[in-house]
Amino acid sequence: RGLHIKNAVGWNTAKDAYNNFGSNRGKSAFFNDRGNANRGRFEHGGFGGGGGNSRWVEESRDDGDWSKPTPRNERLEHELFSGSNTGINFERYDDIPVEATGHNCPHHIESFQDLDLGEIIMGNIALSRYTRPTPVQKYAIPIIKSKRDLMACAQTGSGKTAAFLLPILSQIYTEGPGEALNAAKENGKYGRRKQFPISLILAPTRELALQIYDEARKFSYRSKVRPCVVYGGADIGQQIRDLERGCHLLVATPGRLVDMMERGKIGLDYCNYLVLDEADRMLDMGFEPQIRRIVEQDTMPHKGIRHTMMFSATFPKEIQILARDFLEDYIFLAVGRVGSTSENITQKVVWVEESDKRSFLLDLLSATGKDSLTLVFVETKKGADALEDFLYREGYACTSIHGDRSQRDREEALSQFRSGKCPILVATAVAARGLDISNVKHVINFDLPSDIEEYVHRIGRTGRVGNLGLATSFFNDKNGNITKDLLDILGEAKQEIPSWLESLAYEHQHKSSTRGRSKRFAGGFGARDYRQTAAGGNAGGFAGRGRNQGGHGGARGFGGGGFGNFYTSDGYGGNYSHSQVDWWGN
DNA sequence: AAAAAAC
Repeated sequence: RGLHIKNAVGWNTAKDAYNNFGSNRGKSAFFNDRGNANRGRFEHGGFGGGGGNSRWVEESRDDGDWSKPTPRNERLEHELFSGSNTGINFERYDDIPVEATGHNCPHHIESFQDLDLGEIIMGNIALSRYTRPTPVQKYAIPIIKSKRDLMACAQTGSGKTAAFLLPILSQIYTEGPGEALNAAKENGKYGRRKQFPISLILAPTRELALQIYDEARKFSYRSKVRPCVVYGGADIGQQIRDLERGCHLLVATPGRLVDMMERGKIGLDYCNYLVLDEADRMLDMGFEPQIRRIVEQDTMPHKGIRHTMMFSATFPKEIQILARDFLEDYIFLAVGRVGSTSENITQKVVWVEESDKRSFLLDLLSATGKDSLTLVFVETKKGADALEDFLYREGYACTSIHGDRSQRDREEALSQFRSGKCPILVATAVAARGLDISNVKHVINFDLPSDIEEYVHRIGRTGRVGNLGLATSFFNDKNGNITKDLLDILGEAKQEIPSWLESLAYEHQHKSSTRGRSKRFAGGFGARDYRQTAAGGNAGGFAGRGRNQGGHGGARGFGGGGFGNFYTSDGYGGNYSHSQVDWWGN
């Protein structure tokens, strides 16, 4: 075996790798084959995953330059890069307005070559078939490369995962593991070692964490960086064993990460890069304590020392204020959409009484082509089960996803929906954010959500890959609280507004002191830097900063057609779901 | 009141 190890240092032959990597991750295989999925990384080919093996892996990473690519592995390369994700072709979208605000904002790039991202990253960009950076990447990459903190307001599907993974990994490759590696080595020789990831990415749902992890595997190909993912509902023993093989970049949902920290499996002492994806959700009432537990009440480097990045399609002012606790002198980035005439999501709101919803839904579904995907959102888990059951009895191939289903069932449902085997997915909020499902033609809000951010994220599941999207919402007198915000959204997106909705909004405004918004979101969810408003700036201690001190890029496209009423007194920005853009080029 | 997120 020793001989095998020595030989293996020269990396496995394609044949070895093939033999040792039997199970690809298709469908819901990930849950079952968690270990195999990671063993697929060629470093681990041929090893069962005991402590001794992971020592070998660790030591092999130890020496040498982290900036130099490790040898190719064709089997793995094929697995990582041949997927349906065909890269981003952005050539038609130079006119998307982006605004960067904050002190001394680094200049944006126009091409991946404009910055020294290093050999490994450039290779993986090529393998991913990315030709040019998307707008959020043009701005975020140099900001992150120059170690500035960042709050970025950009639609999912705009290439934001790569916008943080590329520069973070690039820097890890350039700078090497530093102290993190020594800490891991001192920790004990016989397995069960605490891992000290250099970068941590937190996401609000398990499926989203998985999706980010998949991207991380691509961009860490041929490097010494080993990405891992941990989330609830799956076997913790397998996740621990996977961590013990080495973990330099960790993607996690908060609860399972806290568990791992308390079990002594993860130490954040050397975690220099922190990303909160869907940051406004991560900082809302349900998640905030766990985020503070992870970021503030443990061993993570303080803000200003570590580097913190937040991404979301919505950023309510209240959340921006809260976010200051984690950020140091950050840049705020607002990424807009192509000119106001090219909305590719048609938003419809129809009045449907509760008792008529099912038959109305059947009408909609019968008018839908068989090969297009329809995502039906409901408010409750019970409602999701009941509706799935109903549709099933009506003869529709449908499935459902919600938090009371087993993790295995959740991943299976998502996979059947993605593949078109079940072209109708009934879902709760768990599927509203971040999931990249191509070819969703129709989003139906069977039940409207109670806050507008949720609405924005939900309808953003359609209109991707240049397809036209349709979003239909059932509205009745239970939805009074969202009336005003919905009206604003429809207006900004130049959508048809039913006259009854308009008069309802007017009535509601005079009935309700908070205009239907919860206190927490009283400031608007806007796509703008709250520091730029007089009130926000003063309240937040950022008084006296002029607008757009970053100095560049800001004025471009703003106040013009591109952002519509981006700077209305409400602070509602041009970054709603209709800002969903044909990022792929046709 | 309900969703999500650890066991």
